[in-house]
Amino acid sequence: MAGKENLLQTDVPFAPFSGYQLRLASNTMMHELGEILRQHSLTVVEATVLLFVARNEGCLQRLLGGKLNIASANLTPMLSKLEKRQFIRREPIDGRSKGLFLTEPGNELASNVWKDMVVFEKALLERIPASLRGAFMEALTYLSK
Amino acid sequence: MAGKENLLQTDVPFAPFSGYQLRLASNTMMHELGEILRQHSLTVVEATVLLFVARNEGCLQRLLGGKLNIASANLTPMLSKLEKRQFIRREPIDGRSKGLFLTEPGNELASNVWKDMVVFEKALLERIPASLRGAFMEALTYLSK
DNA sequence: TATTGTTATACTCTATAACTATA
DNA sequence: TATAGTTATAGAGTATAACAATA
Repeated sequence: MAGKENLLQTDVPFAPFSGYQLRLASNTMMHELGEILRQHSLTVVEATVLLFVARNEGCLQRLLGGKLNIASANLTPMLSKLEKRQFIRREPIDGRSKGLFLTEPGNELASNVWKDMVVFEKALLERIPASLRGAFMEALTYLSK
Repeated sequence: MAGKENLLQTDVPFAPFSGYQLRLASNTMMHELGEILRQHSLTVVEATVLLFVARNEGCLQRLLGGKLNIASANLTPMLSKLEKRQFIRREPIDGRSKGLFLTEPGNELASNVWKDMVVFEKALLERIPASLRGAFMEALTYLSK
């Protein structure tokens, strides 16, 4: 409890709630990651799509959408944009399915994005005292659906 | 590490990252809280505004916006909506400042919202093994700006 | 001149419904 | 008939710039 007790006496009544702190932490993190990825002219979601395709060459859009929780209606224009920028290719598998592949520039970009994310993750964790990190990461896994 | 190790071998390469898990947890939580508050026809942000005003009767809009990180340009239409629904009043303090107050129905609503949030927070924490809760909550405080 | 609040606008992310063409 | 992908649209949340009125 190192000097954070003042959260309990605040004009923000829900400040002590873990739900509120969780949202603040996530928003801060997403904003910072967004700034980093903006250097590649990518949104966070676009970056995750690139990394997923890099790990799952040839996968169908619906697998991508399912694993990353992106509705297909939102995936279509995003993939079109990435295809127009020559980072991915959509190859017909059969008449209605399409496999996703990275182009060479897409692979290069995904590699750089991955490096940035690894650095970011390391820095994020290092803000937390080492003695709390393990419990923090394990606790998080109980909160996702 | 109770049975979550499989996160490390996944087709989602960033699944082990705390940043990703943080976002998943926050999104899940916000969605669930949103469902609860929808029963009061309130968004999460509107609910936090009501609770802030309840705790800070007479406060200026700029204090509210500053503490809850809501840009004044976005606060104005939201407060107009809450005023139209008769939950708050805006009283002129001087020619350019306005104090925020809850109406009687607004007070009633804020009270019910608060009860719901307390219940929700309790249930949220209880998803996490008791031995991890303290470290989790403390760790979160290091991640907000 | 700086501050409080407003208006207008736009962009990201997400959500839903209707549609096509295929299996 | 169910599935993969598309199109159109709408809402919530957030961001910026220009503005009026006042301190």
